[in-house]
Amino acid sequence: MVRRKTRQPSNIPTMHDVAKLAGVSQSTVSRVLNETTSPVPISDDTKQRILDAVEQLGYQPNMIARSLRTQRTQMIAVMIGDISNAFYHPIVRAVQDVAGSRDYDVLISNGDHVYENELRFLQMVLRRPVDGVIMAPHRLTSEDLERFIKRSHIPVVAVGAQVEHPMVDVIGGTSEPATYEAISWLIKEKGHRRIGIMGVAGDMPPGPPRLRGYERAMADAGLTIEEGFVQKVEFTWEGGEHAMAAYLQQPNPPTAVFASNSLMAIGAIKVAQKQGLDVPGDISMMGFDDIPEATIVNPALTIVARDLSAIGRQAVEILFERMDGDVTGPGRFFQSEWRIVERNSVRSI
Amino acid sequence: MVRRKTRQPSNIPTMHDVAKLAGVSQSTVSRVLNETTSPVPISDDTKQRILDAVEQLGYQPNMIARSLRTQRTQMIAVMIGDISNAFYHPIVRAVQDVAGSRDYDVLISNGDHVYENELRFLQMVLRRPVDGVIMAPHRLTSEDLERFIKRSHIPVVAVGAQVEHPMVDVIGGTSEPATYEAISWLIKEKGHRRIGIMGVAGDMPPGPPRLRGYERAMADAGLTIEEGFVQKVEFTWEGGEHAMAAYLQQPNPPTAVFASNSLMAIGAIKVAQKQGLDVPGDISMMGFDDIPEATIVNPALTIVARDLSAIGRQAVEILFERMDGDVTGPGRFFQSEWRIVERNSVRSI
DNA sequence: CTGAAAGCGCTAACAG
DNA sequence: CTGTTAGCGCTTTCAG
Repeated sequence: MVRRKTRQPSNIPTMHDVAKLAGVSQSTVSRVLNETTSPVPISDDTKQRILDAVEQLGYQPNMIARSLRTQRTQMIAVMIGDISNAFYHPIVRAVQDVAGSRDYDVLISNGDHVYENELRFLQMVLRRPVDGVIMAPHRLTSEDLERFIKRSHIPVVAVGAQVEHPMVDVIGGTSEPATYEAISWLIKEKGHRRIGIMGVAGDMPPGPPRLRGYERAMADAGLTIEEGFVQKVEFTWEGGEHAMAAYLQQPNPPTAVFASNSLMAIGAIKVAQKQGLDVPGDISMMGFDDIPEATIVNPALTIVARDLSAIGRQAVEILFERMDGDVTGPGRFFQSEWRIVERNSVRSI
Repeated sequence: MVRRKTRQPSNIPTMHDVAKLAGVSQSTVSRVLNETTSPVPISDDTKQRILDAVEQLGYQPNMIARSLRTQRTQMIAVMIGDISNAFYHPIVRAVQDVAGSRDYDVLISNGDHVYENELRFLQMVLRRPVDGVIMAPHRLTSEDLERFIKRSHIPVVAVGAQVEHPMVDVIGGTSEPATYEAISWLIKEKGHRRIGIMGVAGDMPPGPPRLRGYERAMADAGLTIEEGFVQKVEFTWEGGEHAMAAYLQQPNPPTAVFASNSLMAIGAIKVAQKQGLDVPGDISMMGFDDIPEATIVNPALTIVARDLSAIGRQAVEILFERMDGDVTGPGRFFQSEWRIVERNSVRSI
């Protein structure tokens, strides 16, 4: 005697329910529902019966079962660096839009510049595979990434971060040249000669390249980088506060400071103002990336701006190229455009 | 277009690989790895061999397969209203933290106040079940939610939104009383008598209750709501700009305006200042919710503040109560605390 | 044109 | 204490 295992009376219809209602086999239902991939012709009659049954039951394919079978998930994962950094918001939107138009779901995760979070993200993607990954790693080591890519074989696009891995496509690279241009602009157009930079503590991206751009610009202009000009702090509002506090304790602070991101620049401005200084009267501030806060703050922040939506769109498109198999081979590098947007936080000397 | 489907010789180890290496059966591996749920004792020897094999292969359980079998996913989905609204950032962090501590993964999605996005989210969760859902719906209709809950049977917590469904736990309800208190404060403590409110276009949450709180406070103080005092606009920076522009076109604008969220308040302040007005000298502004921008703007925004992290933590905890089966029955309602934080955007009359 | 059947990787009875 | 087995819901051969 054969004992049948009875399924819970869940009211979520399965393909089998559809098949029964339409009076066909379950595999025929599958064929109809995946018409695009199925090279088999099916009679209009059965097709219609099946579609009716789908409609009637409100059937939705179970993606988990499908994924197990196909080893593909129709899902991409995005890890942003810090949800509070508006830099990532247009990127997230663009990714959701483009992915959605291709019927891919998007799993967003927030790294928050915390190593454990970033690691947890990798682990999640390892245990719960997706078809592609876009990420802005800030704390992960090369070994972490190496191990991840070796294990997962999932296409990865890194944005706004210096990831050096032979298989990872990278969007970024603006840091060095854009910082160079910004510093040079402060020197040549605005007449500053004593310029500071607040960068990132440690060797975390995108600290080093922005620092290099600064150093190169200063050197090319024959200016010396005094002790204390380079402040390495966190990539956040608070980091900017600390850096500015440090500048203001110096006997002779710089006349202009370039912040590696605009949140830092705003934190810095607030501290300077709290100490009774005028920005840009007493000290000029310049930021990196155009976020809404840059025009909320007073004075409005002069910045290096990138087209964030474009970066987001490009990230998904690049990713899809690999997911579709249109591109194979070593990681590519895409440099985004930038321009200086002058507002009111920098004065001429 | 032919979709290529070459399944790589994936080197991702399966449980079977572990079993082979350890010289045991696959189910024994499963037992060891799920020790907590397994009531069966296992010899220390085999256990060690298995753990060694796991280590050696770097084995990670495949959650997709596990989910298919167990009908549980170890994942919760969060749909926030608008990724650019800092209101949601602490909530997201809290959710990620609490969920992470219980080894649940979190899928964040961004509704962006767009109906299609919100619908897409529901659809995603239907096709790709999760164990629980936290959401801040802004455009979904009651029928959308009804249909979703009926189909999915997934516990849902709604935050900061007026969802009326017998099975949905709701955190919120601050809108009416907090707005009442804020308006009353403007009247009694600050002496304003001609007060406007910028709320939400249509009947979208949390427009109506905030409007009701306003109306009740005005009525209780015996003040009349003049035509044009109530501006219904989008829940965004731009909405605030439009509302303020509308006020300033009036022959006799209000002396104080309460904005239904702080982003709107900031947009409004910027427009007023652009038109040469002084805030709060010419017009006082008050916002709802403490977001970083509220202290970036000048004057710093006087607001009604809630503890956003606490709301986030509470949301997950409530959700887990249902996921764990500790709570069943009709949807509960949780009212969060609030307080007025006075800064510089409101003056006494 | 359609059905039967073999799994995807895992868990959970059921049998030793 | 451990192995065998039956699926979870779906796609994809392989046979008609």
